[in-house]
Amino acid sequence: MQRDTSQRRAIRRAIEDAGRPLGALEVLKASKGLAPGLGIATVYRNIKTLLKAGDISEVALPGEPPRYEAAGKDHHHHFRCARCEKVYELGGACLPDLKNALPRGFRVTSHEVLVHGVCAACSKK
Amino acid sequence: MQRDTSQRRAIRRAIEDAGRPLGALEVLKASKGLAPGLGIATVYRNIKTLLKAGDISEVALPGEPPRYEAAGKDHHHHFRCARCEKVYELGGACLPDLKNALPRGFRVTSHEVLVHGVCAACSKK
DNA sequence: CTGATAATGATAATACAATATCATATTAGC
DNA sequence: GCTAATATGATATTGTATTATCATTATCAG
Repeated sequence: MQRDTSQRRAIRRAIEDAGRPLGALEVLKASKGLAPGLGIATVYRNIKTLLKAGDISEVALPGEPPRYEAAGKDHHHHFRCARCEKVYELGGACLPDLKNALPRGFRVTSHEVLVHGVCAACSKK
Repeated sequence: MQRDTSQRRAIRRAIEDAGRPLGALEVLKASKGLAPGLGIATVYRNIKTLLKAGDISEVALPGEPPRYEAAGKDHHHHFRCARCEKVYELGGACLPDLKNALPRGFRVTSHEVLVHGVCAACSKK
């Protein structure tokens, strides 16, 4: 049976409160407050557990390890800051006429958009 | 000085003629016709060379190694078939009003779209 | 044609994220 | 509180893509 450990609580909490997708190391760092001494193996283990439980979902990124965000959000896309390398959540604005761009016979199941740029915090510096 | 070898010609040719982005192993396979005995190390070396020369460009994909396509194409996006795992090039159709979706202070430099689905060839089977 | 040297192929080495191992600690049903 | 079983932390191991090594081959300027 699944146990309720302080580490697991801290990890779930960190991801849910982040407001943006976190990588494994970011999760580790963000969870250290609530769970001092937390190890990276536990982070990976619990990410897997939380994924299976449907509590969080994976954000796959080109060329780098996946990040994780709270599950159940509305359809949205992501923004990656080239400076700090943080990934932010973008609301709304989606693709218009995908069908027109598709070759005949191709079926679409999903899509993802990644916007590159510099975030507000990094722009100031 | 840069030499003109049959291997390099074969590799450039394979990428330019593919019509879709190829991964390193796909490049190897596609180049074997023109350059029998070609080794994977040479493929990687020449991909690097061709990238620096601006002859090809990299297509980064979430969770898998990059593919490479001929450089200088118009802005476009990509489609990945879940069955055969090939990546295809999509023309036209782009994002509408990105600005509205952006938080204040964020600057955009580029974006990429990846469409997931099943290609025509795999749909038939 | 020939020599200097860039390029190649086979394979060892590297880099890195993620997983497995294992001794110890923690949880929760009784 | 006690005990069986899950969870943890430290670290070794794995898996995979890419790069380095090095002896040999091929290119091309003169």
